[in-house]
Amino acid sequence: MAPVADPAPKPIDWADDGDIDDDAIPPVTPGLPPREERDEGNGVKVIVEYKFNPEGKKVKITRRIRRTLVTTKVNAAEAERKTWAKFGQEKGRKAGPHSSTTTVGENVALKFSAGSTKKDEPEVDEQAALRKQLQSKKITCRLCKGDHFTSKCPYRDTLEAIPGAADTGAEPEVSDAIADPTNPAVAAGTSGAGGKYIPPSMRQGANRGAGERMGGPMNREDMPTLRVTNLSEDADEEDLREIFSRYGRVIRVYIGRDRETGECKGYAFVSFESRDDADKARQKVDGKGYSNLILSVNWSQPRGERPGGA
DNA sequence: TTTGAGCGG
Repeated sequence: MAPVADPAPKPIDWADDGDIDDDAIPPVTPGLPPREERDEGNGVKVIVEYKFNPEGKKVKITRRIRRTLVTTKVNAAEAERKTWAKFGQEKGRKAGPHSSTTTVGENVALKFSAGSTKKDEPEVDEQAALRKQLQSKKITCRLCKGDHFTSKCPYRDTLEAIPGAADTGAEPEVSDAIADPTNPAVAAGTSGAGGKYIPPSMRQGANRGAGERMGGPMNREDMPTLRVTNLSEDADEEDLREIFSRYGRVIRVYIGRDRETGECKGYAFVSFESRDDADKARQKVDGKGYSNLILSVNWSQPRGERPGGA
């Protein structure tokens, strides 16, 4: 018996593979003629397949696939534009962009490839370099010059209240500047070197102690806040406020929600005016049922003091 | 199960 010689290896065509894999059409079914393909010319390909329909009858499926590119017309117009004579600053130059007048944008395209090819590597490198350039943009705190955002500055409370601290950084001798009436910063008065308005209570020399005691600017981290967990997904602020305001004045109710669906993620924060009230509420509401669930109430640890808290 | 959004630069 002479072994049957392999047919000449066909060039791999991923499109053909895809057809077989994607569709629910079996490649070759016993009792059915094999699939046929032929070119009709004009970019039209005809695929004839046979299969059994649900009733068990043999059916012939003929598909005509036109390979005409949608972009053909666009490209024609583009090609035509490329023949135009240049004008303006580009006048007289040969075809194609010139670096002195034109920035060539990146052509973003999705590519399919089985593996990495040498051809792709330079592009990847370019992008990586660009990203690196962006990342190396330095972040400097306007207050203390540390490498964090101003809002994250650990000395914010202190430095923000000092006019000029932000832009001048560490000025060596403040007393010299004050003694010199010709110094523009001094001549500008108490509104700060940058010309930015500073409320009188915040100006240098103002007695800030009283303001602070009078319940001046109090930020979220200072408020006695409870974390409520085990909430049902349809919990809302209204209900929580109602539950908690029995024990004292509730300043804020925040419900953690899914950004897309808006559904409660199961926890909330309730801030009270007074720590005592908050503590009372914490003890009373903890373990209380709400919407078929048993609430759990604890002190919230402010975001900034939590590891990983943004 | 369970610790908030967003803004810069």
